[in-house]
Amino acid sequence: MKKLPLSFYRQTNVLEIAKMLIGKYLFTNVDGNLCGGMIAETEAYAGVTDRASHAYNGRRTERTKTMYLRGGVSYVYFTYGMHHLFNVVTAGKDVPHAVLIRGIIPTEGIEIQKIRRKMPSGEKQLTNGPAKVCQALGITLKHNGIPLTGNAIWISEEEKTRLPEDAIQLTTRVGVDYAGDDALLPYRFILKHPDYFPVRNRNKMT
DNA sequence: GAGTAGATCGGCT
DNA sequence: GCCGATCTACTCG
Repeated sequence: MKKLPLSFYRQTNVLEIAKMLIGKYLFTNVDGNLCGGMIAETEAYAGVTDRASHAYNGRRTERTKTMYLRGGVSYVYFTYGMHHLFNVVTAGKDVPHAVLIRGIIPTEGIEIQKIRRKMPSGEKQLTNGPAKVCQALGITLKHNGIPLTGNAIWISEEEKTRLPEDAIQLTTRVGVDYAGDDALLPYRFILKHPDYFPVRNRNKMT
């Protein structure tokens, strides 16, 4: 396993990065507990022109300023009064592209993840959603804006592994109905794997 | 299996 | 004052 370098995150095509992140391994070391898993689902958020993005139309607030940092840091935000969501910031400074990590297949620290999720035996439901991933891995606002090359959150890859093109399903993003036509963009990447169970897209657009 | 209400609060208009 | 890049539990069938 080899930690991804900053150059990986600083590429300019956020869709390519979202696709390449599938099959890589996300790890956290929180409270001395090493946890992680294979990334199985991502969504790309393409900056100021993407109506689904928090940074649409150049919106820059206390919350979204993290997205404008140089690629290679985390963007964690709090929503629905109870959930955290974790994103990978990509591209260069002042280019607010990001990839939402929507799901993983746990491989490390599984017992800790079950305890954090209060799910002693819920294999299929443990980390198949962005808020579930954060809860299982212990990711909170304390991790907002920190480098992904450090020792709290990082992403690694196995050397000499490349997924075949047909191992990834491409579809529309979840929960972005407010984005108009941009809700129809195929920016969601899902690993086809017997141990991963993506949630249904509740997109209400006709 | 499908559909929906309720939780709960920070960010934004 | 409204609502969200969500999740769970509960209903109905």
